[in-house]
Amino acid sequence: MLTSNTPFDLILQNIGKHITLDPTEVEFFISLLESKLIRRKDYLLQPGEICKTENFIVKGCLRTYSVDQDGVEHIVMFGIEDWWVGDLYSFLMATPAQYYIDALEDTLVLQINKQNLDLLYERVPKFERFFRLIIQNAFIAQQNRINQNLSFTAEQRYLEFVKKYPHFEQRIPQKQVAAYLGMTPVFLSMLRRKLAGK
Amino acid sequence: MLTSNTPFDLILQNIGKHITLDPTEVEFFISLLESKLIRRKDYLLQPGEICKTENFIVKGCLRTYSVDQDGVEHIVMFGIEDWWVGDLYSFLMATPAQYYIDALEDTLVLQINKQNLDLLYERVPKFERFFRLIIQNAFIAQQNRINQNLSFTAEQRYLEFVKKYPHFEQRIPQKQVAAYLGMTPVFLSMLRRKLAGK
DNA sequence: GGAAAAAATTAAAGTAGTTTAACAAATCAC
DNA sequence: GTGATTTGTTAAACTACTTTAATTTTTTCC
Repeated sequence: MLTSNTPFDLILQNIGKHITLDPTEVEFFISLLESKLIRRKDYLLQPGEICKTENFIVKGCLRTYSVDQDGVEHIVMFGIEDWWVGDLYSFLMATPAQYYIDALEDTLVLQINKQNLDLLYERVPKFERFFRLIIQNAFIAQQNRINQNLSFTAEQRYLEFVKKYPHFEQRIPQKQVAAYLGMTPVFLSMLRRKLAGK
Repeated sequence: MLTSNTPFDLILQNIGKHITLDPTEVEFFISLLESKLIRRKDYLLQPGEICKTENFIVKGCLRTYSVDQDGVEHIVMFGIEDWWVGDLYSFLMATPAQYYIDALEDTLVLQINKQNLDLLYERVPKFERFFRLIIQNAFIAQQNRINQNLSFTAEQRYLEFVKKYPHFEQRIPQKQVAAYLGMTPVFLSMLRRKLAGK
């Protein structure tokens, strides 16, 4: 089983980090998923739509972002392989989304809709624990980010980003990194030159 | 029951919003709590300590903050009545805390330690759901804050804060509001004068 | 493979927010 | 209640970051 290679290996491994499922539960869980391919530059979600699914990324890279009154994009999160992505508020409340989610690379996700997730909670309550743990981790990461946004200069934020996500730099265009870090692409370019010259 | 007035009413009501407990479960839950009074300006937690408890505020006001390399304080969250507060990472990982938590007013909290919380999850699995819901809401609020920190000017952030927490302004010194919003107290004072003159 | 589009770089001028410092007002603690 | 401490205000000088715009480099895609 460890060496098999189905589209579900990654998600089962992700779940296995937190809870243990028996084969029936695995099968039931998998039966609730749908897979979807999002091509580069296509949207998984746009503001005003209702976010119908939570999405586990099997392969690829997504970004969740908003666009301000001046048309500038601000990235709330990136998602890569092994991450869960969605507009949680829209999903839970069945309310119009406030974020765009689009693909920076061709991306394969496994989706679970609200009805199926509720069914899953009911039939396999262990998943309450699983999603509690997932969201606890996300909460902690976000709190760190808030703290750094308050405490750090643009340069410090950039250096921390590179340290924390060393592989992101090869993968994500610099202007997207700037939109995540809360600075302009021009300023990030200047920072990088300055840092390179050290 | 609705009109009784024990120290536990508020927390039971808080829980009742999300899950339903039978009397045995209520009693068991309450048996796991300890109450603690934190006097104004005293610490509930300091960096380097391990955060031993999650804390429900019955009365009063706490702030969670960090101090940067220049000695400037940055507030990650405020907590008032009916909120849960702690350094979640330190609590979960039994790792030295990175935040201070202190009291802006004399504050009464109900505390549950990790061992008791684990016991609670085991004996009353519904609490997995409860804390999942609590943290989901906290996650959504934080994501909003990140988005606003990226998208908004200092003025917009202040106006949103006042709109979202109208009662906080009477209760929390202006310099603390500034430390939460990511601006200097001097600048917030200037903003307020400008806005008042409109 | 090559034209077109998107991303990155550079420089210069501009601005939102900071810093410092001095004073005024409010709050605290005895 | 009052002196001491903390908080808030104002103004002026300063700076981290933005804006604009022109140029170069890289990537896309038919």
